[in-house]
Amino acid sequence: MADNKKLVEEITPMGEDFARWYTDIIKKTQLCEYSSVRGCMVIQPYGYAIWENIQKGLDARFKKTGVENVYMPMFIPESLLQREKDHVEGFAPEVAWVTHGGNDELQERLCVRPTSETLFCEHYSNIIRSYRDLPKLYNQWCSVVRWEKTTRPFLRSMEFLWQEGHTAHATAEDAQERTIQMLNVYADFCEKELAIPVIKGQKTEKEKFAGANETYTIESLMHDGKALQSGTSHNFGDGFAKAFGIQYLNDNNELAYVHQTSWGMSTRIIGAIIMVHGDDAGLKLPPRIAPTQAVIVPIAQHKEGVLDAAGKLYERLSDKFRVKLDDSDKSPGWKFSEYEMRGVPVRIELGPKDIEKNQAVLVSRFDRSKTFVSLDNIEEELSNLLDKIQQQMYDAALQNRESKTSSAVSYDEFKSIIEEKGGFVKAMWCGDEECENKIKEDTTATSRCIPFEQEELSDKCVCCGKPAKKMVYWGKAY
RNA sequence: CGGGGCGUGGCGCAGUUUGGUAGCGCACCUGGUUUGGGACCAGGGGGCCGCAGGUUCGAAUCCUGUCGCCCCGACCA
Repeated sequence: MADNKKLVEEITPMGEDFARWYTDIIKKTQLCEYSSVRGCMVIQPYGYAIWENIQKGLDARFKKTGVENVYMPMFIPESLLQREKDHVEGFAPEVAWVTHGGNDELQERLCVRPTSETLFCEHYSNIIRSYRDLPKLYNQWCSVVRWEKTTRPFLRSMEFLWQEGHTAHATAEDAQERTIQMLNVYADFCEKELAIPVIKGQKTEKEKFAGANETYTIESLMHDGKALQSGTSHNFGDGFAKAFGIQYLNDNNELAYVHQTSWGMSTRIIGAIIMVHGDDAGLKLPPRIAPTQAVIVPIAQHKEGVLDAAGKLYERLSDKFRVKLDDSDKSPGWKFSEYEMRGVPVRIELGPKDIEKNQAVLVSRFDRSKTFVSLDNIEEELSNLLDKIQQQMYDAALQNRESKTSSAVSYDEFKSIIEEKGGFVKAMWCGDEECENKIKEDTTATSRCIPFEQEELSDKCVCCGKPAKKMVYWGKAY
């Protein structure tokens, strides 16, 4: 049975109400739960297992480029946060303050880190003396707190998990190289592991990070046509170094400021996985990060030999794959729907008929296609199927993005596409922030990025008609 | 922070208009029959009706206040 019948009644169909579909899936698959603190979520085992796999994949990639992990305090003294002007202004409205220790009021308020630039800077100013100390390539896995006005699970919570990399370099060139290198790491990770195609580019002045010289981003497109900033990499130049006095002696015995970068990816990316790949039956997890890659469902498990055979198959496969055997007394139909909803890439059905024929049935979550495979080479068949699903998911996501990407030359055309079709709209821009503001006011769409891959759609700004400088991706965003 | 909606067993809801023994579906537990797309029968456990005041013989229901959550906007990973 491979029709599109809705099997799980509790999930609101995407087409009916996308926001509700999103929260239904999260609740039904137990990725996270609301907590008693507004805007803070309990990440449940299934959700956390996805995060752990994301961590593993990213961490390995970071380390391959020479990055080391550290841990910084979660509190930042107010005076330290104040050091870099743009940075404070950007974050001040959304920081949480600690004012008391026990019953005593603190002499200086402590902010709960919304991000740790200032802490890394202070530390770097203490440990960097010579060009021989450079570069410093640090990363930390932690949570940060931002007092958000409105929140949504994974997409925007008041406390969220992430990694933040902070590097210090001798030269501007080294810093720029690192900034782009890490952007590429993110892009590679998203595309290869998460099967999410991304647009790489630079943020406009208006959209860049507080305190950065340049912000680079990878942007992905959700199923409902809204964009999601999926990872960012910033080049700070020597701005923070000057504010924090991070100086070193170069090989000419001259005092110089370091050049810094920072880059981050958060649990928000789990929201992207849900909204890029999911369908009305539930989650679809890319095999490379799925906590369970294949679930074995025994059929007629009360019958002689079935559970034995299923147990043996489990033992065999668990050497090579993340596999689960569900021998609970739920009906097979229930299990089929359940694991489909949870996005497990492959279901392995094993019943009396199969055992008789020395075979098993592999069913793909991607398209519900079934293949009967011999138990003799099931490892190979499963491995091939997982690879195939990974590729199919990427292709489908790319195709969806392409079909929701338009170009606009006139402003009327631009507005009607944003309003009626949504998605990414490529259009020329004069470089003036006024036009970004006007577009946002007229359409609620924002500039997503100035893509590295430029096209010359026309020579005039789509908004004001003045000479265009860059092609920009525009869209409504999360 | 504006606009809207909602708080009743774990979840989803009915009951509130017109005050009078707290109900339904799912989930959960026990036993049995089932098992290739969310099985069936029987029995069972579980609720300060968000919180605080008030009106009343009597409040889930009426009044006042308060807190929280969700959705839509402005701000943000």
